[in-house]
Amino acid sequence: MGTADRSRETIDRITRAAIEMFSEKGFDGARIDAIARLAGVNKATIYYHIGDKEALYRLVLRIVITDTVAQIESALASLATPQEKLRAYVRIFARSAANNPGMAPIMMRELASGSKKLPAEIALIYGRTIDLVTEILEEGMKKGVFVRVSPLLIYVMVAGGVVLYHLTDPVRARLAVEAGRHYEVEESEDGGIIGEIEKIIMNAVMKPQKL
Amino acid sequence: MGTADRSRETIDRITRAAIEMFSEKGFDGARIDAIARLAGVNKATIYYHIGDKEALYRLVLRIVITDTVAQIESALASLATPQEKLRAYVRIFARSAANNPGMAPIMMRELASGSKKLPAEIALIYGRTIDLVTEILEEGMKKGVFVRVSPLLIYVMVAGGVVLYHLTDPVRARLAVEAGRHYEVEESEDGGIIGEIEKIIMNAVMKPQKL
DNA sequence: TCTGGTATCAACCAAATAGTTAAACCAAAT
DNA sequence: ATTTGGTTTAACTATTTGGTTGATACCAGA
Repeated sequence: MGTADRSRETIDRITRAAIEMFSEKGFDGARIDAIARLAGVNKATIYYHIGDKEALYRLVLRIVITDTVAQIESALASLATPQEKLRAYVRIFARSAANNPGMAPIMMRELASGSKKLPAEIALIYGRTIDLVTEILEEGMKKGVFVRVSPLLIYVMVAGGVVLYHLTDPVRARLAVEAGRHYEVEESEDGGIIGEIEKIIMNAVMKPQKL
Repeated sequence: MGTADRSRETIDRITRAAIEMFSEKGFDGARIDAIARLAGVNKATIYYHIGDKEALYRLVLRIVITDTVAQIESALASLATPQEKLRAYVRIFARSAANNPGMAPIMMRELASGSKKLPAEIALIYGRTIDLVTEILEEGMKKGVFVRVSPLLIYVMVAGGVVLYHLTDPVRARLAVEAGRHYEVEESEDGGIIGEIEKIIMNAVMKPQKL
């Protein structure tokens, strides 16, 4: 194993640990020492390979955002109709949020801080998530299958909905055990939660069918 | 002016400053000294009246959450049909997020941290925001005006959408000036952004009208 | 086996920051 | 005017924490 591979392995361990810590505690709450410990490396190794805390944080933002966008884009590539694409967008976004538990908290916190630490190039990539919805909806509106809606609002409702669903997980769990109040989605036969969100969104944008 | 009034004024100044700082920087990023300076009081005054940083933070959570819930509940009280109520819910929630700029960031960050610092009683009050949607939707479904949907999902899409809309404000502004990419809602004649969200949600839940 | 560069580490440091304390202050009641 | 209670303050402290450094381990090529 060459030294390059070893480096890559180390950097990987560091970024994984950083994603976990930043997502749980945020930039200010996360401790460099804790990240190092979790990654199983010495603190100085982080500074050697990556740089200071903010550089590490920017790296995490880059990874999380580019991954998400890449997943969505590749999933849409093969599809034809705007209906299929919109469904797929929702599905992939939701799945991606479920598989990368760090994504939602990290993005929300960064946005809540005014995106001050988000580098311009990455902001641009983030913008793609909105562009994609816009393209899909405009195509659908032009073809007359979708009603006139604001793409930005559809985006925030899909993304915000998926994210908030995951973020409220802990409170909802607490309310269930502490107060016996159960907040959960009663899973329908097909598709589970993701399918439900799909359904709601399609309902909202599809032009009503003549009966 | 009695000593009680003076206290109340001071506490008020402190909490206002705390809401601002906690919403901008989060619990770990906010500095007690900065809050004191912003409130125009000595740091020790905060400890005297309120307690340590976490007590102040809990107080802020209590204020932000109870205010929001109170506004929504009072607005719904006078309305009769589930359609009116759902519309009002969206409207008030959106308006409340617009008027209290601290609410969205503070709630999102706290949820992102697993709601660890949210006291049980306040979690319960927060749950009301979901209960209200549930009650409205169940009434509408029973009356046959709404399709079958998951109240929790409608809640996360409304709240998440409104919140994400506000949180993305800074990035969207940056993308406009830095990259010439404009992400904004083209305001329709009636109701502006809030009206648009209302429309989308009503579309999603209304049972299709026979033509 | 030696050597040179790369990677890792333990120990250290300076700055920042939450929290404390004892003194000063103020306003109302006597 | 004096006292008394609550209120505010400047100055201080203990600790945490991001970041550095010089020494050490590793490993590929000569």
